[in-house]
Amino acid sequence: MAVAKHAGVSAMTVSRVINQPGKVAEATRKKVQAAVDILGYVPNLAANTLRRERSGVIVAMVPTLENSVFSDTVQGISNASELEGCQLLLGCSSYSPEREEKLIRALLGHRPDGIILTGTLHTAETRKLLETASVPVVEMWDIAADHIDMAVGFDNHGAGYEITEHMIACGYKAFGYIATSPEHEAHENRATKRSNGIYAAIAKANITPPVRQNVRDPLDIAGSGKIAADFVTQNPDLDAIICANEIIGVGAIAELRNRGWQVPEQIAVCGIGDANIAALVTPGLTTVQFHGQEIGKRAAELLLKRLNGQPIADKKLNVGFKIVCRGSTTKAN
Amino acid sequence: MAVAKHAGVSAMTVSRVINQPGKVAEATRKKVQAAVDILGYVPNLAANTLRRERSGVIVAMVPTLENSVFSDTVQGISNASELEGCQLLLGCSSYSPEREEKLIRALLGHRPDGIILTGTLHTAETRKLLETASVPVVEMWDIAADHIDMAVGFDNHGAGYEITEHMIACGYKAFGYIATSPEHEAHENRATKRSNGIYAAIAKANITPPVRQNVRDPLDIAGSGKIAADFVTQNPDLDAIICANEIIGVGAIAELRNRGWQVPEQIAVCGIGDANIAALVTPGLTTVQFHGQEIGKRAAELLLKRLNGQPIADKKLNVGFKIVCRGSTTKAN
DNA sequence: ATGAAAGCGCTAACAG
DNA sequence: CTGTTAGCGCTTTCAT
Repeated sequence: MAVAKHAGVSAMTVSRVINQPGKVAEATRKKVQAAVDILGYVPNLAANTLRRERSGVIVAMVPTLENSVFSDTVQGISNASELEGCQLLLGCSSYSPEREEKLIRALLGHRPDGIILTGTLHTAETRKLLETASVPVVEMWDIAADHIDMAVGFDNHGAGYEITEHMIACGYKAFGYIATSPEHEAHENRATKRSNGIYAAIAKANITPPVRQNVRDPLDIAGSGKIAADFVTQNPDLDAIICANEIIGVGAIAELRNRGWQVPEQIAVCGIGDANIAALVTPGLTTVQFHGQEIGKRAAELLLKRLNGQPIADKKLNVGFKIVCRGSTTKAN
Repeated sequence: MAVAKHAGVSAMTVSRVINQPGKVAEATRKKVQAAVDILGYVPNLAANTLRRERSGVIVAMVPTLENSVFSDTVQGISNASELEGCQLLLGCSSYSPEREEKLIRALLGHRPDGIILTGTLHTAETRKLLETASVPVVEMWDIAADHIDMAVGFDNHGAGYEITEHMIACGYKAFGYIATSPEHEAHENRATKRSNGIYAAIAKANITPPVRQNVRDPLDIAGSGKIAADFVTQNPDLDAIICANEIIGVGAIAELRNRGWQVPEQIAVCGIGDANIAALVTPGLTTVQFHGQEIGKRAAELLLKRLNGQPIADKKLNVGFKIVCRGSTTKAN
């Protein structure tokens, strides 16, 4: 090793200067440090990982970064893990469990100390891989009866249920539901759960089940808005539409107003999810607010606690959600 | 190695089955593959990296993921690098060159095959580290005279210059400039370049230099909006404000309208940058559109080309920008 | 307080 | 087509 030679010591001493400087004589330490600085030596963590069976790397798997809730989540993970000196290896699954499996297989090769996944929908092979690797796992963005290991999220069924309850309390009775496609729901059971929550609240209230319309791309604001506006035009008896996410909700508000509809007087709109755009359209979108960055932070903290051998009081963390009432619906009385 | 034993072959044969299956007899290959599947074997890439001096990892360094231009950029990098089977190690510098240096030092330990940085402002130590590591580098989001290695971006001075030129062509003469703070500009020379472009265009037109007002947090929509609206109120002679970014611009439009101002009749607003919110406020924000995802994609492609030993026609890629005219300004004639 | 030996898992280079 | 040897850079263990 160049540094050792330069400083006239053994490789072991260099290693000590870097990892346990206290155990090295002051003079030696200085000599080695000087060599490190001059040569711009950066310890090879691949060798380290190999030897210590600890990589200092955490894997984060999200569906996409195009939706700000997930980029916020990653930011939260990044912030928290950096505090503990862990690096972040990122995977984007594009909402596909198969792609997720492929990515996890590749990422596991780097021997991450922990893995943070989005959601609870994974292939059987993914579960097997994770178990074989016996790596700590946190599932984010949903709370279910059964988790691979740990979890940080909230009740997605409840989110759909409560926003619908809120709409009903506002006095709306004739609902349209602008959903993502069944194909999307098949790959994203959080969406299914929210849908079910919506239907459940409506059933509970003994109201006519909502007329459903699917959008194509659940992240396309303009396209979803057009579909929603067409739908409203074709269903003149509705007094409110519930949108499966905030992108659709915002698109719907914008396009409806473009076409001369009054929101909420003629048609109320609510969404699920609260990217900053939801507060900025006119009128603002009534919606369910999630806490993306906090979910990420908590997930990373939970994982890091485990890695540091700290006791974990609860492996399942419910961070909740919040109904945010804005101008796109009348206030509940 | 467990797999080798299980299949009754040597470790080398297992390695060949995984990396060059063509060079192994059909029967052997099947036997080994079966053992791999049963045992859920995942090759240790740390050992691989150590031996081959190639990690299959790319580092991406962005200031933050809270701004969608950078999460889009990371998405672009992720998409492109996944095609080549490279994994993404992510760093968030929080706009601090010192933090960037610290992160790069840590990340270099993983022996990335390439590094993608945001901007051209790096500490001397960072440059030294990168040079010593002799790792390919792409700098994104700006084109300068001199780059560490490769670059994908656009002319930031030009962006400020052209949007201002556009405003002048619209007939505006009395400008306010809502800028990020000098401290921010000190850490983000792209902001400085855009500012300079704005001033240059105004000087060229022989118009009174703009009155400048700084915001505190350049990513805080509501706070920036209030500051901008107060500023407009206190400077009644202005006919237009130029905002240093689209967050400020959107906040300004929302808050000005809240306070009863007519945009653009009483005060026009333009911004720089085009997150989806810019198109969604009423009126839409006239702004300079950048191509975050494309910048990321191109940066990764450039890097991967280099890694694959392909010839690189131009190490400096200018992806340009686009003036997008919306309702917050009158149309230029 | 420091060093020497060994081995983590993998593959390049060379047998056979 | 398959196996053997050696070594990538580091740290654990044991000696000094």
